[in-house]
Amino acid sequence: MNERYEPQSIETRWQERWARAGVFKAGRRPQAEPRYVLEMFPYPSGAMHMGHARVYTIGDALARWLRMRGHDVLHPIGFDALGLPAENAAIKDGRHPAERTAENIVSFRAEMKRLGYAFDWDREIVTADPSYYRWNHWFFVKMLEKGIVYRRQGKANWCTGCMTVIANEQVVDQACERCSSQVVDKVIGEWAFRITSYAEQLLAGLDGLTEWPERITTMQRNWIGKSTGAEVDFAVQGGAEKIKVFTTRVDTIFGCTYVVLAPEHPLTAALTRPERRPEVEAFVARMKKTEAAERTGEGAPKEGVFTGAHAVNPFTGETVPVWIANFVLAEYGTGAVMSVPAHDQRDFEFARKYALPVRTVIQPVAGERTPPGELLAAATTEDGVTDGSGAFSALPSAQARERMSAHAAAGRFGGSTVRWHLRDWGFSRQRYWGTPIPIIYCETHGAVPVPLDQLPVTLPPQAIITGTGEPPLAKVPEFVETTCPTCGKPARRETETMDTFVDSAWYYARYLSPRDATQPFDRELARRWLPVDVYVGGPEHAVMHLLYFRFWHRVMHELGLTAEPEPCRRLVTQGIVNGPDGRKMSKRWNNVVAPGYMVDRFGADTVRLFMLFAAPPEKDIDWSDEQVDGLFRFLTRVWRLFHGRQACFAAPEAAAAQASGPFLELRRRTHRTIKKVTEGMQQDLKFNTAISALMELMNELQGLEPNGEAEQAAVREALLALATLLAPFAPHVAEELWHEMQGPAAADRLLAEEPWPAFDAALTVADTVTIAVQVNGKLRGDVQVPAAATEAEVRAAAEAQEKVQGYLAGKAVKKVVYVKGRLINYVVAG
RNA sequence: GGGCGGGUGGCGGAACUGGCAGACGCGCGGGACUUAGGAUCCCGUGCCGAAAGGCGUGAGGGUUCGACCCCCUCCCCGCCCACCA
Repeated sequence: MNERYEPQSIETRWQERWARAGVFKAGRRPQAEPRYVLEMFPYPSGAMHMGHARVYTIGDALARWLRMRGHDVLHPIGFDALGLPAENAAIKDGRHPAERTAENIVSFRAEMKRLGYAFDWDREIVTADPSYYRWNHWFFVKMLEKGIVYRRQGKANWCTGCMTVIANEQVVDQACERCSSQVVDKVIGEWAFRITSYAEQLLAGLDGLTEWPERITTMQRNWIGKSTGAEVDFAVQGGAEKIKVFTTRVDTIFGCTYVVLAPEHPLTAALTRPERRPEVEAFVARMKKTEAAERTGEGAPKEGVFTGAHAVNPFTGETVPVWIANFVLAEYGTGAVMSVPAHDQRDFEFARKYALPVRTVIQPVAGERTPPGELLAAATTEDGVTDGSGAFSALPSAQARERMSAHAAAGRFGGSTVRWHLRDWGFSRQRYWGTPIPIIYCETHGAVPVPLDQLPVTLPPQAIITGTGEPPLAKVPEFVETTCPTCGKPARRETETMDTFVDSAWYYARYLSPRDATQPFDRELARRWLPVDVYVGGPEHAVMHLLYFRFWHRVMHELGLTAEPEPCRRLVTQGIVNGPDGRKMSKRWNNVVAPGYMVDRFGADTVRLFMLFAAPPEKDIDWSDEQVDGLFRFLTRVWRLFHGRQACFAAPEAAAAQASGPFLELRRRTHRTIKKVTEGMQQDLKFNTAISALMELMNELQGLEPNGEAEQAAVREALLALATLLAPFAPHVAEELWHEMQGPAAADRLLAEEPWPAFDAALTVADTVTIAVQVNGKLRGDVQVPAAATEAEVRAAAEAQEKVQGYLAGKAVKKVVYVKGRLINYVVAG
């Protein structure tokens, strides 16, 4: 055994051994309970960074642990290779994305192997491979048949940087989520998934996801954005048109003093009276020119113009003016609102600005009455009791809403309705590096899906990538020109490609049978492995990938491919790895630390331990060279410890039972450590405290010099536990030390698949306990008593202490609280 | 504005179900070994205090024999959403 810990000299060796033995292949234990551990697959547009090292280390520790617990573990990896970022990066350095991506994948694979990740590499998938994306085609065709895919014409989000349409989920503050360029509206045709038909299911399904972080389910809930309210038609005075408004507060309708349309509302032009036309047109034109963020941002001042038209409130028969204003969004609700300035803050501000009447119609359930509109300083937006609302007066808001909705429905001028924030997922991309959309346009037959037996539609290698906005595939005649599958006449292929999020929506299922040429994945295997047991990834995917992923799984479930409607049981969202300065690692701050460089310096085990020890998985961490030094030092100490105790390796196991004194304490520590690490992993992935328990065990071992068989056996037991418990976290050094201990007898075994140790419950409880002694809740001493001591014995021992006596002397003891094994508290007078 | 997290030593973080706050690591101080130490080992390390002791989990209040933990009021930080009618 080498005296010095040199990770470089052992890590590669064990990686090769594991690979040769195939220990990480899934399906090797058909009798065992299966576990599917998945980390979000990487997007190889650049090199592997610390964030990747963190996710995969977390997943890997878990997968390795589950394997040792006896499970049949599926822990696959692949590459999310298609998509805009890869294409943009390739354009930037003038290379073909296929070439660049392939290079990046080679480097990722090497780095991952160097970190010792227990992946089943036989199952690796690359989404850019036609054998993968042909199943995107397959799903597209199936979904087209079912009406889940459709072509629509309309305003779409156009990213001015990526020169393509992007999905709603990819727009952040009017900018592109990827490249931060401005996003503008563009009228264009696009393909979309009818995810909105699944809104109700996707929302309801969240209730069952009890092992997802609440913040993620909340974000999804908000994004789906169910809002229950009412629609009410306001007839335009002197015209045939009706203005349909959406409100969640129909109980306030008697307080409606005007109606507002969005500038883009289709009725705007028709309603405007001739004398108001110039002003209205100027306003609308100005709004169209103003950037959306500026126009509708919360800070933007409310602005509007009167159309000259009036509409009739069907509840009151009253006539109210119709305005156009910047704060009403065309795409939400009906693009028109009934304004109730007394009970909506936006309406209130607008009414004050343009001197419109304010009428109070809701009174608080208890307390002071709300003053009349003229005297209000702000809107009162809480529910209350209706007032001045005709036949609907004196009703609690909720009840008023019900009755008023029913009234509107009965009179056929409205009724209750549900609105969603979620929109359909537009997935057309006017770019090259994506899955071609398998559609052929025929003059006679229109848009014809490519028949299943003619799939895949392969991405032509020679596309000219310009990023100019016109689909690059349109410039490849050999690709575009084809014949209609229905009539055989000349026809043209669709030149748009699919959003990358299509690839990642179902990849986890492809891992089940990655080379299957007849179906997207094997249903029988799906029954065994799905849903995913634990999914690890970044919280930034809360409303993009994770929503599409759930949507797609439901579609697969409907297609009869999966048994369960949800794709994954437990979600773990890991925090960011910041630079040593606490700022996000970035070239800009010059604080990037490359995982490969750290593996070179300290070995994979140290890097892995850092990732797990720094903080619980969900917290952000700062890279710290000092902490890394500390963890390397820990492994060095472990190494030396084993080296110095080689004499114990052969001690007979049974002799440990004879150990006494500090060596019995050591045995207790050993079993408590097994218990702590096991339970920590089971409950909450408490890697950080698990590792700290191993450090404690090591510290205790370091102070002991065993003599004789019994003591040596106790040490042997502790060393064996230490090596075994370390295996999920620092697998290489654990494997090496374990083999050193086991000797040639275990030469053909591997710790990676040895059983996880069990603890002896009898040894996890101490025979002596320290009881804290309190007087009036303040700590005044402690006593050592046998664990089995009775309350009377503990009292006697406590009261025998001089110091305690000092606090009790001359005082009347009113009460004694005794908590077994923990403390005794004397409550005294004065 | 809404939602969700969070606030504990110099730092990262521990703390069972309301029961000895600060495990473990880093850093720091002291010592040993050494030609040397940025290697290694040992000891110490919440704050104030010479000590006795007192004070301490963002602030203030409450419940309790006992509160980082439960309740109320407030402050601050992070993330997500946001003129959503």
